[in-house]
Amino acid sequence: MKDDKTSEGNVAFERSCCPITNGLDIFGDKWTLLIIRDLVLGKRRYQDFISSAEKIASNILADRLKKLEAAALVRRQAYQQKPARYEYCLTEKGESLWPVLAAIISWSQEHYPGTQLFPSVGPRQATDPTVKVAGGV
Amino acid sequence: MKDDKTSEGNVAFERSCCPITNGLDIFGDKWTLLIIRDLVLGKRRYQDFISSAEKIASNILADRLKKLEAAALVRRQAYQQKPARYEYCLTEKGESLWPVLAAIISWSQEHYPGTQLFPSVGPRQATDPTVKVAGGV
DNA sequence: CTCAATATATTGCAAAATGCAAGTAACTAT
DNA sequence: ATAGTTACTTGCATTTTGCAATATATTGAG
Repeated sequence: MKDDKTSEGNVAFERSCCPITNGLDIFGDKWTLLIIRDLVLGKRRYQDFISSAEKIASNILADRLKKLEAAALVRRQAYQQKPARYEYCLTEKGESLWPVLAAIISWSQEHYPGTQLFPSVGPRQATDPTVKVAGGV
Repeated sequence: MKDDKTSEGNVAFERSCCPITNGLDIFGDKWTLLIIRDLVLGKRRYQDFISSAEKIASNILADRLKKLEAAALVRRQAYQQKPARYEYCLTEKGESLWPVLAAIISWSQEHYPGTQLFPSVGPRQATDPTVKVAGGV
């Protein structure tokens, strides 16, 4: 049971069944892909995301994490009890968004020299995104 | 004069100088990339965009076309006078977004079988996007 | 024990973006 | 004269976003 609309990702093709539209219905906003970026760069926890340069508001962060979990792009898991604390990490489905990020990075760096993607927090556990991310991809 | 922030594209790195953030500041919403998609598929005119499956509202379309022109991703040009009528087409900067679209298409088709990108209006003038776009890319 | 600090959120409210319907201007066709 | 087309603009209600404050559970300091 992992075929289409009504199962896990549950998008149900809100606006049309165009793959671009479908993608945008999931991550077509100003914040979602930045959270994915942070996850790719090794961030895992609420405070990590909060402290990124773009200063996401905590209610929007909470909302997006919920939606990302619902769409099966991230998994939420406790890393301790007493007090219960959670961290977020990418599923394979989420990790497979990397080419989208890479294409955006590439486009942006070509047309806006001055932009630069920095690796941020040191990975708590190594992520391995087939592409170099530091100095200037 | 085609180097950075304050010249043509004028983004000025609104939220941060991360290339992803910068890209999202330009096309990070639910509609902009759909207009780019339509342009790639050969659509040129107001009614073409209006008649796409996703049913964009005309005020949003007008707004996005203005912003896309300001960001130098599309060019607006009259194709007749008396009555003045305009069409829109991608600049090179706009066309170079194709890899981003392609990555999204790819991701979406992998995770949501059932999505499909159709070529729409027959190209008034051939666009040539190095990648096949019909049946199932 | 009390008090401050930390992590992960939730709540309230103003501001901005979106969606929908209708209106406008300048023609063309019948 | 009337209706239709194209490219928009306007008004207004709904939704989303942004920002600040508050909430909850727990640890650690004194």
